Amino acid sequence: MVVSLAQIRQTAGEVFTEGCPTRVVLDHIMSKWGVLVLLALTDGTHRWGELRREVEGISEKMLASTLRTLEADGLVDRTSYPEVPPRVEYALTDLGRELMERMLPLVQWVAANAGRVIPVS
Amino acid sequence: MVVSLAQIRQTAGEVFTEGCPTRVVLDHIMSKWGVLVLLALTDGTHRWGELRREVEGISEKMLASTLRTLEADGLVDRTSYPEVPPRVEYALTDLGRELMERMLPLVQWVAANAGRVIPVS
DNA sequence: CAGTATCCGCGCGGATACTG
DNA sequence: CAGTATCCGCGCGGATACTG
Repeated sequence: MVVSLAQIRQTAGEVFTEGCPTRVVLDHIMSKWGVLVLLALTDGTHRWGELRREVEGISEKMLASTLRTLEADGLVDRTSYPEVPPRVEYALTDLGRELMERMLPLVQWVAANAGRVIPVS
Repeated sequence: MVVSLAQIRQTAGEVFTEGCPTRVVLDHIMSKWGVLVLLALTDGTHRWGELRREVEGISEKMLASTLRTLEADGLVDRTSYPEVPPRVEYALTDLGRELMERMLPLVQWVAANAGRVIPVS
């Protein structure tokens, strides 16, 4: 038996209304840097400098702002240790891990099919 | 047995390298309007005007440009009928449907948890 | 109806310098 | 080390008018 996409979509709720919370959160996590930062944190805790290096091309400003947004959304945890020099670690929250369980299959599929989607010129 | 997110992430490939095809496609489908247009097409074929109305807040320019990008990516099919007045229909391709099978669980989860993620102020 | 053409503002996001 | 502050360009994306 085949379940149609339309049936599944029913349960997605009203994403098309402007300003609805779902749209706001989608904008955060589906943003260019949002995805990459979340992805980087998927294999565990990372320090600021590690994220800066791992997420290639991100600027300090964007890393800071992305992390603050994801933290406010409750998806990322920030832990700062009172040491000199300072050490700050970022990790997914439980909510963040739930999210990534759904996001990873999507990213995997894209990674596997990117060559098919955009023909190699 | 619990499979760690890190293990799953392995198979996602190198998403962190700048300019890699995966990043490009992710940027298309994870963009604000990309997601919403793909979502609108998930319950079947739609005409231009229907999409304009269903995806609330999208401008003509952005709808046109989003549709052209997704069409070039091979995710959306454009069929124009030689009638007066003209009729043009948009639908997901097989590739697009494969993608949405992975995207819908993510969107559903966000829709279900948006209230939790951003506390109602 | 299904777009294109043109104009234009603003804010995203980069670069650089600086700090607790 | 982990950021913040400041400046600034450009292109995303909206608004409006027009067309096959």
